[in-house]
Amino acid sequence: MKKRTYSCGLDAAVDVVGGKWKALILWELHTGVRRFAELRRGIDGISEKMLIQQLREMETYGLVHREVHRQVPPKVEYSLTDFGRSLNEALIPLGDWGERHMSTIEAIPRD
Amino acid sequence: MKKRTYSCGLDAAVDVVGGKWKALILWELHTGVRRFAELRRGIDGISEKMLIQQLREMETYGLVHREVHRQVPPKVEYSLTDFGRSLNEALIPLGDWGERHMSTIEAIPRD
DNA sequence: CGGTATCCGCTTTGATACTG
DNA sequence: CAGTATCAAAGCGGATACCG
Repeated sequence: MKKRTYSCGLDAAVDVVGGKWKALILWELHTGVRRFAELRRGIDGISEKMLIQQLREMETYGLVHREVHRQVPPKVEYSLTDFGRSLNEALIPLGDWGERHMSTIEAIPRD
Repeated sequence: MKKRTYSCGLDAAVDVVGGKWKALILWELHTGVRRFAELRRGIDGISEKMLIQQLREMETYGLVHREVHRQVPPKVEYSLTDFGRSLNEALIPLGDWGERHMSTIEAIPRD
């Protein structure tokens, strides 16, 4: 989310879902409501800092809903909004593409 | 293209198409063959350095074909491979999503 | 025309420690 | 459990200058 104007829809979408983690978080939430710790365990390699940072951004974008249950121990649940679900659906073909070509992609030499 | 293993297809796809420019370049190439200068003019705000850098990466990924015509003045044409075209197709729903929600996205407060 | 090379700042990400 | 704070490292991307 860096720009204020976009040259096309794909430009806008990449800006929203861009970065290392957002698409993964979106995907992890597609099955339903998830607690903070569940998300952390579900997304390999993400730190607490990055997870909360990305979730907060996605909350301001209106993609994610954050529900705090005031109790001890604390319980915070994250879920997709309708907007988030619509984005997730738009990502399905891309996910399928990645699935189909994953072995090819992994075989590409890096540097 | 930073990882060597992926947790899911979406993870892999985002790694390939991630960054500020690749999706845009892909999209610009969807109409057919393009010369270097055409691409530069077609993608608003990109520098020569970033364009060539991204094109080279996409070439090593096998998404883009680079054809050099040895003549004066030089002429280099870029086009999508079948692999690149398949990725582009997978990006269409995302582009449509962005198109539909562009005004909403632009209205999201930054910072 | 179609690049390369170098430098540099800003943002993103990671590591570690701490808290209500 | 669900964060916050701080610092440091890495990487992305821009500006400028130059070349075959």
